[in-house]
Amino acid sequence: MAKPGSHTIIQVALPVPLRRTFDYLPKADTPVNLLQPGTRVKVPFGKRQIIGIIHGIIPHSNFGDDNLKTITGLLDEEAAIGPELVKLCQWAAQYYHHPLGDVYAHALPTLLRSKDDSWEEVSVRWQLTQKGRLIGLDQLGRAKRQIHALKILREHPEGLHQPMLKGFEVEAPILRTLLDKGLVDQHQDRPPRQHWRQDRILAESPLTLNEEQKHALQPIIDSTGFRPFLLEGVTGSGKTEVYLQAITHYLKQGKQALVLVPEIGLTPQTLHRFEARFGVPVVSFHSNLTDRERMISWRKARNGEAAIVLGTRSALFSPMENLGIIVVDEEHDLSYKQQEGFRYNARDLAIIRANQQNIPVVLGSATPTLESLQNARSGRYEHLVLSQRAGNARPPQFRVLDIRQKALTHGMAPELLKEMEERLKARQQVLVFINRRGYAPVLMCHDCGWFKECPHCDHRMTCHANPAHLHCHHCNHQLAIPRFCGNCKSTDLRPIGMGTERLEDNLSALFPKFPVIRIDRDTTQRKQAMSKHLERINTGEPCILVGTQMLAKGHHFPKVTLVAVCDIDAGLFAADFRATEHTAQLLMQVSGRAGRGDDRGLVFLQTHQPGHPLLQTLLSDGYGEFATELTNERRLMGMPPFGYLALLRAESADPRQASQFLNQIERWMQPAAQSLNAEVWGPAPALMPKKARRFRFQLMLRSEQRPALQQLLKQTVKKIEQEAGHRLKWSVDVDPVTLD
DNA sequence: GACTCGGATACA
DNA sequence: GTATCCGAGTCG
Repeated sequence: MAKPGSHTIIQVALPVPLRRTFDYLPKADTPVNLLQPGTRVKVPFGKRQIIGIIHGIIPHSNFGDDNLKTITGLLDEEAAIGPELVKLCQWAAQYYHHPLGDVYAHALPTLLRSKDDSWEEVSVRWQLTQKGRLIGLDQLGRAKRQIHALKILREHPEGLHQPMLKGFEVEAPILRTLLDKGLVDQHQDRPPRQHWRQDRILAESPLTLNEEQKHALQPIIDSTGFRPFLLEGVTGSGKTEVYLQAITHYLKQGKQALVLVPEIGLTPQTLHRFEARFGVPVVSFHSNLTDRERMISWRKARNGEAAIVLGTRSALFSPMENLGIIVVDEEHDLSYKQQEGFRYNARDLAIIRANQQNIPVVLGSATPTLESLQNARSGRYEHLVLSQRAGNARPPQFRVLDIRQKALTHGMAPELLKEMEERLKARQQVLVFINRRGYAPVLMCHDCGWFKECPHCDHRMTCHANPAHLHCHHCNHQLAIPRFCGNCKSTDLRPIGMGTERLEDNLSALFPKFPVIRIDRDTTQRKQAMSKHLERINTGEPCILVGTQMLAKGHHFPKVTLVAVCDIDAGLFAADFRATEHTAQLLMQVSGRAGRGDDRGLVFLQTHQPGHPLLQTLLSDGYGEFATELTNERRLMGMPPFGYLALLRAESADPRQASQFLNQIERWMQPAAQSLNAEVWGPAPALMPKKARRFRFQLMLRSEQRPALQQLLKQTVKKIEQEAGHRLKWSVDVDPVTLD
């Protein structure tokens, strides 16, 4: 084996918030061929020992070869992060201006980040030593079990694995004893990698595709090499069936598939649908897995035991031995963007990964983002459209309810209540959507207008009834319900406005004969709670579903024929420039819950803005036309997809610190920004200026050219790291999806 | 991010 | 004189 020469220096990326690598010397006995990028190493770092990733091998260190420490040890025989993922991580670290070591950490299951264990499966094989082969059995005296073990092993000169030995009733402690006596020794074997079997890919027959679906499928399975697709299909048009058949095609070539779904989209039903269709192993990454289970799934993906990996955002970093296709379902979903730390967008990185690995990638949605639509329009993505609902389902009918000056009962117009009653009596189900958890958004003093604000955030406390308390939805701070007004000491405190809890109560009172099922974060926290609710709903009994956007995503309620959206107005006027887009997407999704069965669905929208032009367009001409109009607005504003954004955020306990810091950065950036044809706006307080006791400010960077923005960010981040570094908490958000 | 170091302050 | 808190700097 080759020995490292004196010119071998290892660059190591460490999981610390520092955008640079650290140089180390290899141990003298380390075979050079094991020093591959992506390999885990344990290194001394200050007084600690931490696990890092080999970034590269160089002949000399700028730090001075004599100043280097020696690594403590190599942890992998084969790089834990393979070459494809190394490349992807490097790209992502650069693009998102995030420390490489931390990016690598996202590509590893927790166990491999913190433990020295090998990621490879090892099974221990016990074999007789020379001494064990020659020793007379009588020399073991009365140790019957040891004699037994020795006899067994003599019948198997090539050794036996631990589970086999157990079958022969040789237990681990006996082997230990024999080991201590030097009669046996153990070998670490790597079980042969079991690639999934190609002879039984399908466990059930595929559905018959309609013409549109066939047209969508064909280019996906015809593609050789990198090709991005936008599959735009209205709710119920059978996108999933297209994914399934496209995946089947690549599985038949012996390749694997990676499927990303939104956070709440990874329900047991989704997984079951895949498992029911395919006879080959599907592994999934969801939040309920233990570290050990995660590690096992990761390994199966990595060595090709799994044919399909199904998971949320972080599954994008799954190692796949032979990846053939990536699918990103509901590509518009915000959960693909990580909102703290390493702020990557898994949908965008899916495109990058597909490009690097030269494979097709399918982004699917009923309501694609303006970015993806623009990419489709410009020809960067191939646009595939499914415009018809499969089967005989018809699109829902919309009815805008002008609630200006109208007497409402519990926030609902009489027409709506009447319609609800009729549907329930006809043994149908009704879904009421309200995007506010809790009992009421505010508890207000009727005498003076006072209400309790969160002591840590710039936000009112939400009133909850069961259990009764005030709750800050931004920092999770909780307080008892106050008995008096904090201002005038009046005891007349009243809940104002409507939340899911209150609506549940009110509807139960109005429709005592029908059960009301509330679905929000508070009622689904406990494990299995969601599936219990779903089971109940799927019995088909007439009932009222009340819930937040959790209800809107992914679930199929065949008996729901009426959807009511209590208040769409808030979403039309939010400060975030993407709010209208998100509201429309949500609205389309909620309405998609109506009438997926045989009965045509009806969607009621209550609003004070019946004439809102975008709402009009959305309802009369559909999402596509709506998106076109919104895109034109964005073009005029130079906002995405026509301009590129980045946010530089800073927060501190002392409000001056963060704003001064950003002020300084802004002054420093201005000249560079001008020469790069980029703009810097701010600093301005964040949309929520105080959150969890910290004051938050942000700078917005904009440019019409991505490279200019990247260049500016690169210089800025370098400058900050050199000078202002750790005085406060700051972060870069490239392509932010929300401005808060 | 985890840790140490050094200076400033608090305390008996 | 010693304990302790905080900000700054370092990590190869």
